[in-house]
Amino acid sequence: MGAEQINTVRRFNRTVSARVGVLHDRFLGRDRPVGEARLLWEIGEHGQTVRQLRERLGLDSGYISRLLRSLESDGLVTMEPQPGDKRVRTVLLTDAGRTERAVLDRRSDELAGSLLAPLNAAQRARLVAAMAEVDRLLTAATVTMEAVDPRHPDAEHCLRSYFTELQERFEAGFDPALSLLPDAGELRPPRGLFLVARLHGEPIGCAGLKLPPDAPAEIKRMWVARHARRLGLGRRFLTELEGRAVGHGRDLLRLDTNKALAAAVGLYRSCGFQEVPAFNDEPYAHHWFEKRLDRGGEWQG
Amino acid sequence: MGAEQINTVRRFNRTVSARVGVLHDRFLGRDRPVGEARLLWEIGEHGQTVRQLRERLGLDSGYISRLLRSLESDGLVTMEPQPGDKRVRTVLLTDAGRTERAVLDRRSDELAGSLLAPLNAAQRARLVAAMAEVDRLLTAATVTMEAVDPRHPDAEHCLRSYFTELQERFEAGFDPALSLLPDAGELRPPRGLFLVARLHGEPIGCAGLKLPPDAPAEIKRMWVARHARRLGLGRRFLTELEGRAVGHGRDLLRLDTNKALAAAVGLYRSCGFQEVPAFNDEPYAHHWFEKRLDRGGEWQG
DNA sequence: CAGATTTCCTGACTAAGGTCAGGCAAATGG
DNA sequence: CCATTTGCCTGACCTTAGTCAGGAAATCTG
Repeated sequence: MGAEQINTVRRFNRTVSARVGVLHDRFLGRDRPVGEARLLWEIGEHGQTVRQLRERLGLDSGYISRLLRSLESDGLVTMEPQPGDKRVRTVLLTDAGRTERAVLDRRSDELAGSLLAPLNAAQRARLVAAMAEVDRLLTAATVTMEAVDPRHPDAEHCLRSYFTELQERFEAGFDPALSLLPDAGELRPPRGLFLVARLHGEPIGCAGLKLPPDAPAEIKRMWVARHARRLGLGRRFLTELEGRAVGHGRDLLRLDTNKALAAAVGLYRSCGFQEVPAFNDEPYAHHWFEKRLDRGGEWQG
Repeated sequence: MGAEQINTVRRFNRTVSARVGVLHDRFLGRDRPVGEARLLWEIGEHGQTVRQLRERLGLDSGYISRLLRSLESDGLVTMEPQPGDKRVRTVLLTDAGRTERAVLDRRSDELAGSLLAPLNAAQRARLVAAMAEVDRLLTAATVTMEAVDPRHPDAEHCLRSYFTELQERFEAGFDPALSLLPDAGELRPPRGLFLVARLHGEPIGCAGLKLPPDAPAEIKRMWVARHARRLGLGRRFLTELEGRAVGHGRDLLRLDTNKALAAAVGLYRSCGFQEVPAFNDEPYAHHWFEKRLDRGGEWQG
């Protein structure tokens, strides 16, 4: 990345820390410590376990306990042991807590309004559009990708969501029993691998790579959660898998897909995959693609 | 502004506080308190007075004094009384201070890099462009406009800069003695007014309005500092002055300008000013404009 | 069932951030 | 030239944020 880009980002960081960051905290925590306000916010409508809060906010267990005690003594939250494991405690908002949270909500609106207020309509529209773009791309930059075992809870969560979505989108529904499904062993080293993408710890996408000893590498079960689309994750999965296939000495990558998944078909084409005749009997596939991998080259998604 | 806009801004605030705000502070202040790091940064190459630092950072006088004492005892800054007013003290970086500041500088680069790193080239370019836009518009939203006496130091600073620029840009230079210059009395209530635009307290633009009892209202000496252009300030000045003219019961606004100021001419046209025959003998004017003001209407810049 | 582990809580402690009242020296205004 | 104001500094004090070590209860493991 160029020095000019770095400078723009620096100017942005500076302006935004001053205009948004500081105000954000001051606004939110006007009559209570910022820590408590953030906590109150994170508890949300449906309650959270102490553990979840600790992970979200990245705070010390003792510290968070103290904050909760303070909110509790102000009558904003109640705590109750979780049925099933009485060590774990669930935090719930009381009515007063909900009211207080609504105040934070309103302040957040006010802050947003105060940023737009001095601008005219045309400037506002441009600012909002640019903010949406920054938000989208910074979010994309926060997504992590990690190889996990296909039996990992996050992996299974993604696979369930994937099958559910296929069922909804395929004209004739989707019955796993009829499909050529790789078993978990095929997507686990040494016979393959399975990637999970996460945003703030939540699984939001997956992709498997089969590395059969006697056939070309093959991409299976690529999926991205609905709310995480348009972040370039599909392209990033492909880039990542291509790199890993090359790392395993492969020079050909292939995949099959269904015509209902138009966006995916477009993605494969734009990433350099060529349509080829069917190379398997997958009943749910309408298109088969392959891409020759350049072993010495570079991959820029 | 719509609820959709507010929501986009809120999402932006949230993402950006988490990704930029927090990191910004942690990065900068890795081995010294954040307050000291920010202060060290603000002192800059050329030194600052204590007062300037206090205003920039919005901190208590006692607190800032203490921070300075701490930096001084670490050998990073020296303080010396200002010649002319020995109550005022100027803070200067020592060599050690400059070195330390360079470290902060490098960290700031690293942070910027870390935001871009996970993205591919196309995404990076889009993110940087959107950040520049957000930066520009948030900066624009931070500019304040205030009516001041034309003898106010900030007003005089703007006028000096204005004349200097005319001298550079007019083909034949600019000699104030030949021009029809309003004296300060004409740009001060009740015979007129004078606006100064400021960014972080620094004057960055001005515009005067003459309100002669026997002639139409007239705009004089509108100027925007070079580094503050493209923020929509010219348009904002015009909107503000139109509103004030209407407030004084006027229904016609006029102005003259020089052909060398092409951007200004374009601005006047796009804001609804019509070119008219010369209404004065200003030797430096090539264009004369007027705009009829709608007394009951709305002005959206 | 004994021992280890997990989950949350408590007490003790520290650093950082920040406010407030007053004080001294220099400058300013009658 | 005296009273007031300005600019900065100091001491006393407070809250918030955060860490660390250990402890009680529930749960898991062999």
